[in-house]
Amino acid sequence: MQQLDGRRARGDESRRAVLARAVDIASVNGLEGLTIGRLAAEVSASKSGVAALFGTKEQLQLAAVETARGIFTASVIDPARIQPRGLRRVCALLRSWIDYSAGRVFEGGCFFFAVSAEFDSRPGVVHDAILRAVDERDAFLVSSIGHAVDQGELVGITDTPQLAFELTALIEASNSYSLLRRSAEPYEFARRGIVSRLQAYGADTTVLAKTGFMDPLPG
Amino acid sequence: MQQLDGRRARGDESRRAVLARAVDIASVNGLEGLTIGRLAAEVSASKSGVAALFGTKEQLQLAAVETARGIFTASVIDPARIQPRGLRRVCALLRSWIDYSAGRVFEGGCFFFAVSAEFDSRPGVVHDAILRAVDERDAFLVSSIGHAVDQGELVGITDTPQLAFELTALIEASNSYSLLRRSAEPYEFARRGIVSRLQAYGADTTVLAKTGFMDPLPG
DNA sequence: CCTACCGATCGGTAGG
DNA sequence: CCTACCGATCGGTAGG
Repeated sequence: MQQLDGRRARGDESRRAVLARAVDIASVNGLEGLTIGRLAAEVSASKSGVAALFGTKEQLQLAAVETARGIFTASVIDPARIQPRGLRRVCALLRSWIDYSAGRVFEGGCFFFAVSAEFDSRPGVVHDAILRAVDERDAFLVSSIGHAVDQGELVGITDTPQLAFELTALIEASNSYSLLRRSAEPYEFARRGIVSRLQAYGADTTVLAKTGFMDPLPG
Repeated sequence: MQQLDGRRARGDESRRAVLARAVDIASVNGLEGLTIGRLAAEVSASKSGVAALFGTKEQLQLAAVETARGIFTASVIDPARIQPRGLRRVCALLRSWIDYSAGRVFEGGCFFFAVSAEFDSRPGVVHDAILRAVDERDAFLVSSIGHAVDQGELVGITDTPQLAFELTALIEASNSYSLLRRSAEPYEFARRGIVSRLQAYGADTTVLAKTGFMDPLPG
């Protein structure tokens, strides 16, 4: 029993180590550019060893998406969830999202930006898994804004999904431009755009300032 | 001489036909997913025939970027350029840009969105060529906004690149979401966001209406 | 422009 | 988990 547990624990640990490298490779080279042979070499394992851990390349891709989802949740969603519902949570979410992109939690910037662009016009289970993860993220932003509206911290909003779309667009564009131009300046554009949008709906400047949105970002 | 011209014309025509297919494949599968063998099969040529036309895969990728740049210019920039400088040109540009994405001028949506995401964190001449094309596009938007400001058609703008960034972000996000969700609704989000931004700077509603920005997009 | 070929790498499997 | 192997495809070239 202890032997079995030991073996299972070793197997899980192998998977974890392989997937930790896999999501970084995929964020740079895409989920198609993530090859079993290269992945194996980088974690000093045999190709068939890695292949056996996942079965098929598609299952490796799905496991990578799931791993990335967990990392995104831990880096972006969880820091927002510990804030009280309302404007503070919205600001915390947007701030941790920018920091996650700017801090290169994944080597190639936001994992979901990279693989969404890669699979956006292809059918299949990998596309579907990416879409589910993105939908979950977007739903959290929409509901967070909804709480702020309910509490009267944002006024005059007639279309919450519209605002969520605009805020998401600013962050994704800053991720893309920062990577392409190797510059941190685009995050400053995103920050200013976010402040404009939120102030247009009467957001309390004190709350924005507390989340660091009123001052230029470092770097 | 007529024979030589005939041969040269045939060679140019071959290149054109191959590149026309290449940019569509790349918009869906990326410039790495664009393989010489598949491309040859799709245009009913031999692999070595296609290879000989370009020399190396990297040169094929560069030729594809250049071809896509020409198609983008013809589809998006030229229709704006025939409008007089000022707000009308800005609106025409944003409108033809959305139509180009929504109309799937490239099979996989905006070519430059797809390949920017693919090469954003990789070094090399292909990255550099993509960046130059994107920079040229962005510079045209910035200067178009600048004319509208100079003519007093947009007032209170303190940071033109900031506005250009926000408008670009809206269009690129609508391209991405439309492809990923197989829906035209994201373009409606982009349209509303653009109208909000321009109206905040006092844009004449009549001009916005003439460009079709005041009514929901068809489809 | 073609056929025919090169070595390398792809995803995947047999057998242990 | 490994070695050893499969057929297919990759980018590229020789020779015509």
